[in-house]
Formats: sequence, C-alpha cells, structure tokens
Amino acid sequence: MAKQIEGVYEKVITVAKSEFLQNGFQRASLRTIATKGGTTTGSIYTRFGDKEGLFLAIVEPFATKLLAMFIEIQENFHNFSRKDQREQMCEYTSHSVDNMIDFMYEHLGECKLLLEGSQGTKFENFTDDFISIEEEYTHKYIETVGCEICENLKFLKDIVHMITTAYFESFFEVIRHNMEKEEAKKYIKVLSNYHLAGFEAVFQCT
Amino acid sequence: MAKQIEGVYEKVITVAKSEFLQNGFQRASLRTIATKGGTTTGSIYTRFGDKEGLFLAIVEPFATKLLAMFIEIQENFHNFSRKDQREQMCEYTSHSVDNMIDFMYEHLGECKLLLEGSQGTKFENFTDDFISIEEEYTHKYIETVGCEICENLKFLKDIVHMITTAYFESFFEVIRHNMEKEEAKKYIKVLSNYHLAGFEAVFQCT
Amino acid sequence: MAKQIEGVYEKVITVAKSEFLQNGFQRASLRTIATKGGTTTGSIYTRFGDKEGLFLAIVEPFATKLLAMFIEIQENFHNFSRKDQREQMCEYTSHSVDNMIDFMYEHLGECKLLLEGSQGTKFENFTDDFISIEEEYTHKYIETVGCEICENLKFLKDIVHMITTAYFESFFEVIRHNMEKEEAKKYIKVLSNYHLAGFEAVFQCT
Amino acid sequence: MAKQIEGVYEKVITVAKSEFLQNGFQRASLRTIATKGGTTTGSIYTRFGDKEGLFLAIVEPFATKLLAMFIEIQENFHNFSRKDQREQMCEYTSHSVDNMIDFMYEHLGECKLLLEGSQGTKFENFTDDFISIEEEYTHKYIETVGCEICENLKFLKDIVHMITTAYFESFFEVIRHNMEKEEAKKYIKVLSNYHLAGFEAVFQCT
DNA sequence: GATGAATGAGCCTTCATTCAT
DNA sequence: TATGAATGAAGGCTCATTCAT
Repeated sequence: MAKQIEGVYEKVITVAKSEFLQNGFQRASLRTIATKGGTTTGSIYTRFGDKEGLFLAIVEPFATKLLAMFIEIQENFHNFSRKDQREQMCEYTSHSVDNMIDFMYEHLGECKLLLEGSQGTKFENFTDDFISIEEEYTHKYIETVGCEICENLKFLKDIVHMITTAYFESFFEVIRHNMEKEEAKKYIKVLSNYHLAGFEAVFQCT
Repeated sequence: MAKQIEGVYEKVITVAKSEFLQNGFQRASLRTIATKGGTTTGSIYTRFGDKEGLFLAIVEPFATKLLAMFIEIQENFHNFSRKDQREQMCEYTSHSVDNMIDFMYEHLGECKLLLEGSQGTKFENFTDDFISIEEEYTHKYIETVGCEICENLKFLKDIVHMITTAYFESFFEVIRHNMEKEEAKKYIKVLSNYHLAGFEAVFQCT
Repeated sequence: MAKQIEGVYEKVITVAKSEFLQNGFQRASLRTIATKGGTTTGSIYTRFGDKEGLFLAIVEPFATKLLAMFIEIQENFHNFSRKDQREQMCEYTSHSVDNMIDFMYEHLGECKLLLEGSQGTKFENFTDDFISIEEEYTHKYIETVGCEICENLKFLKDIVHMITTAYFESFFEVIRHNMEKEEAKKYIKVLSNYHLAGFEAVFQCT
Repeated sequence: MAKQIEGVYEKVITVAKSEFLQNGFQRASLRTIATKGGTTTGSIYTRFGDKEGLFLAIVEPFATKLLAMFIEIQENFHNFSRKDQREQMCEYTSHSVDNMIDFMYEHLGECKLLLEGSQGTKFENFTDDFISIEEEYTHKYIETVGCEICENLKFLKDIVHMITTAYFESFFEVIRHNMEKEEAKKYIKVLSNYHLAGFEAVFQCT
C-alpha cells in the first residue's frame, strides 16, 4: 500500500508541477491539481500543509541545492589565493558554472517554476537571493583587490548591485528564453566575458 | 457637479494606483478600489470598461510616451553618421537617457506598476518590448560596424538578446530598487560603461 | 430637428426590435439598444418610460390591431344567421383569416416578438388571450347549435379550451416555424379542416 | 451526518424546484435558493456543478423517463400488424397514455418545469423533441397506410408538423392549465378523438 | 427633451481551507 | 490517513433605472 501511496504522491507532484508551470502559483487551482492527480484536496492538505507547501515540496529541494552549489563556487573561489584567483578563475569558474547549468537543466521544470511561477510564495524573490550572495562575495573580492570607488560605500554597493543584477537576470534568461542546454553554456561563457570586461571597466582593477 | 465628478475620478485613479502597486494587477480587488475611492464598481465600469481599462488609464499614457522617447533616442542615434556615432554617442545618449530617467521618476508610480504590477495586462511584457527594440537597433548598428561573429546568425541574435537583457533588467532595477533619481542617473552612466565595455569585449569591434 | 428626432426614434425602434428578437425581452439589454440606436438610455426612458414601454411601443399597435381583426371576424360570424353560418362559414372565414395572415406577415417581426420574445411583459400570454376569445365565441356558437355534452359545463369548457389551444398553437406555429406566407395560408386551410373535423367528431353536432 | 447531508440535499432540491417554478430557470437566483435551502452557493456548486446542473438534477431523470415511455409507446404501436393497429390502437394507446399521464402527475413539478421553466437550459425545446418523435412515427405510419398528399413531400411534412404541434401543445396544456389528473385523462381521450378525426379528414385515409 | 455617469443590487462562479466521517 | 462536501468570502461584471446637468 505504501508504494501505491508513493505513486499517488508522485502523480500529484507531477501534475502540480505542470499546473504551476502553466498558471503560476497564484492562478493554479488546488482542486484541479487534486482531481488531475487522482487525489483530493484534503489529502494534499494532510501531506503538504497548504498550497504553498505543495509548491515548496516541488521547488525547495532544487532551490536549496542550487543555492548551495552557488555558494560553494563562491566560497571556493574566495578561498583561492590572489594568484590562483587570477590564474584559475576562468577555468575553475567555467567548470563549476557548467555543473550548475547541468543541474538547472536536469530540473528544468523546477527551475522555471522558481524563476517564473513563484509569485506569492517565499521564493518569489529567488533571483534576488542569488544576486545578494554574488554581491556579498563581490564585495569580499573588491576588498581583497582594492578599488578606487571604494571610498563612497553606498555608491559602490549600488553599482555592484546593478552590475550583479545585470549579470544574473541575463544568466537566468537562458532558462526563461527556453534555450538549449549546450547553447546556454556557450551563451553564458560569452556573458561572463561581457560581465568581466564590464566589471573591469567600471572598477578599473587590473 | 463636474468638479465633484472630476474629484471622484481622480480619487479613484489615486486609490487604484496604490492598490495596484501594493498587490499587483491580478490580486487587486475592484471592490476595494471602489470602496476606498468612494464609488461603486458599477461606476468604475462605466468609466473604464473593466479592470484592465482602469489599469490602462493609469499606465498607458506613460508607457506610450516612454516607449516613444526610447524609440526616438534609438532612431536619432541610428541616423548619425558613423563618425558622429563615435564622437557624440556618449554625450548624446547620456543626455537623452537622462531625460528618460527624469520622465520615469516624474511618473514613478506608473513606472513601477508597469515594471512590477502589470502581470495579467497587455503590458505584462513591457520590459521585453523595450529589449526587443534595443535588439533591433543593436543589430542595425552591428550591420553598420561589421563583426566577426555575424557568420552564425542564431548565435549572434541570442548573444545580443542576452546582453540586452542584462542591460535593461539592470537599467530598470533603479526603479524596482527604489533608488533616488540623481543616484539612478549616476548608476546608469556607470552601467553604460559596463555595457559598452562588455559589448566591445564580446564583439571585438573597435 | 423634429425629423432628426423622428429618425432617431425610428432607429431605436428598429434596433430594439432586432435585439428583442435575438435575445427575448428579458435578456435584451437597454444599453446595447441605446448604443446601437445612437441614443442614450436616458433618452429611451423619457420617450418610452421603461424597458417594457419600449417593447410595447414596438409590439402593442400590432397586437391591438391583430386582436381587433380577430374579434371582428368572430363577431361577424357570430352575427350570421344559423343558415348563413353553415353556408358561408368556410368561404367567409377563409377569406378573413387570409387577411389576418397577410397582416401578420406584413409585421412579421412584431408577430414573432409577441409569440416568442414577450416573456416578462404584459404580452407574455398573448396566445392565451387569443385562445380565450376563440373560446368565448365557440361557447356562443355551441349555445346556438346545442350539443350533448353541454350538461357538464366544466367538462365542456375544458374540452373547448383544449381544442382551441390545439388549433391556435398550431396556427401560430407557421410564424414560429418560419414558413413562407403563401404556404402558411395553405397549411392553415388544412389545419381548419383538421380542426373542423375534430370539432365535429367531439361535439357530434351536424 | 450522512442523514443531515441528505436532508440538506433534499431541502435544496425542494427549494430550487419551487424557485425555478416561480421564476423560470433564468430569473431564478442561485443565492436565493442557497439561502432558503440553508446552504451556500459554494455548496450547490460542489454538488451540482452549476446552475443548470441543479436544474437538471431536478428535471433530467423525469424527462428521460418520460421520453422513454413515449418512445416505447410509439415503437410498440409501430410494430403492431396493420390489422392490430386498427383494432387495438384505441385501447392500447389509451392505456399507455394513461400511464404516461400518471407519471407526469406523479412528477407534476418537474413536468411543469420542463414545459414552462426550462428556457436557458438544454431542455428549452423539450416539447419540440416530443413533437419530432411523434412526427417521425407518423411518417412511418403514413408510409404504411399510403396517402394522397404524399406526392408533395414538403407539404406533407409541414402538415404533419402542424397537426402534431396542435396535438401536443394541447396535450401538455393539461399540465400548464393545472387540470386535475383524472380530468386530464378524460380530456386527453377526447383530444385523441379530435386528433384522429382531424387526421383522417386531412389525409382521407380510412 | 437629451444626456450619460452614478447607483446599488444583483448575477454566476471560483477559491483555499476546514473537518466530520 | 484519506475523503470530499461544506464553508464563506471574494471575484469580476451587468443591469434597469435615476437624476443633475
């Protein structure tokens, strides 16, 4: 019987994913999900607590893992020596980011949900969370490297925020724009160059 | 009586703006707007046709004007000689964009509505429209200047799309992030440098 | 100016007729009629009093005239001597009814409105009014002729009601069923024979 | 609790029947029904799907059964030998029709709803359906018996349509006119004679 | 007399959530 | 634990009618 229930559970998840993708979190109807999934709303409530609980069951593991991967990349890079940062940055980063992209495309539905269908849930600002982390590590990096604008902290912070926003909105655009995985990787490599060049131009750090 | 009616009309617009800003188009309730505005839903329907009509009454004039300003900037720049494009680009663009930013901050509410609260209306892809226009003119520019990647058209288009996305998502972030107008102008100038440097790095056109 | 207004008046009538025909009295919308007719609801109210007033303006003259024609036929026939009733009935009635049918087809729209679209107005039982009159004269006729069933008055009345209903529902079916005028006349002649034969069979009066 | 729920269910049906009878399907208000029935509109929607669903829950079983009874009568009669049709027609038909009338009076409310209050539902042409079936079998009968008018098919069809209309509109008039059951049976017997005599007069088939 | 915005009650329908079974 | 009917509030929208201009 446990297996059957597992089956129902999975069916509900599948159906819910597709409903949330189609309509977004808010417009999606729990009842529709229950019906299509072969269960009842009551059952979904006992299992998942509420509508957002169901959404999170789908999206949270992915989101957590993705964030963890991202933080690990940042952390590792941060712990490189300055010399290594220079020399291995491209290669290391490139490789790690490819891993992340692989992971995103392995969970494409969850990823789109997170980026496009999460309004009304605690993940509605997921991209911002990503951006915040990048900002944090960018500031650490700048501290290490030193930079001329640093005198005006607010200015610096805002600039970093804007540039990081530029980078990540575009980064996630490969998902939103339904690009193929291998192409996405190429585009993001180009995007990295764009970002790097832009970054250096702005901060004049060589 | 005309004045009173004017008054009601304006009150409704004001209230609606604030409701839409707070909840977005979809979650906002016509009934709430009517009540807070001292009218009835019926009255809103006679005036504005329907819920989206009310939203558009607030947002459309601004959106139309903003798009027109943007297109004019692009068109003017496009009609410069290559030489002028080089020499005057920064100055001209900078000035025109400042005008646009002024206009956006003069209509801050409408602008935020357009960028953050328009899901469910015909403006839900407003940023994308902006991006499309920029892409179009970028392609015209690249045709003029020539570039090495042009051989692979799909690749070129996607790259331009990504970079443009980067630029504009970040551009509008000054609004979304509630930055002050004068600061916003500074940030966007920096962002322009970022974008320019990135663009040149990617397209290696000097 | 009077003429212009006449024009508007007529336009409204025309439009209203078509709206009422399409949707019936209840579902038709005054506002739609006003708009399509190039006026305003207010104007319709000053002219016609209310929604039903507009309906009646279209339908009442026709209804009154039709009823009058019908009553005249009945009254004339009633005033024939018994001998004449026998001899001239067919010819006279046939001719008069043809006149009535002509009149109905000359005002086909009004007639359909009366028969099919008048629910919610004082004419919603128009056919019943017709039937009542016929019943009245049938009873007068039976009194003259004498008949065996007359002993049980209630029974007689109900039978007459049913037979009359049969006749007139079928009579008006030529309109409802969109038959051509000349065909309608033929059908109604046949229907008269049907009715006559049935009547005689029921009342065994020779 | 099941009993209570049964109770609510039945209460709603009862109330709805009376509301629909009073106002017809279209004018009847779900809210009123819900309130008078001691429930909520939401509950009605879970049970019946929508307004028409509620109406059909009341009326459809009856309509289906009635139509079935009618078709069975027609079919049986159709399968009689010509000789039997003559000899047993009156008796057989009379008996079967009495059964049908019994059934109609057992479900008087549903029957009135069907005949008078179903505009806006899929049963709005119920009488026409009845008439169509009778027409069909009448044509079969005429084919068997042969008739002089048959040469002109359109004419024949229209005449049959009219006569059948006459018969059934009058037939159902016993319900609409609130006659008592036993009287209704008598009237309908008379009506049968009327129809038979009329039919023979028209088709001159002896 | 014409106007048409305002009224305000009403419509059907949908929803996430609860809870007795 | 699963069920699914009940809840009750809320949704957008339409309407005939009124009335100040």
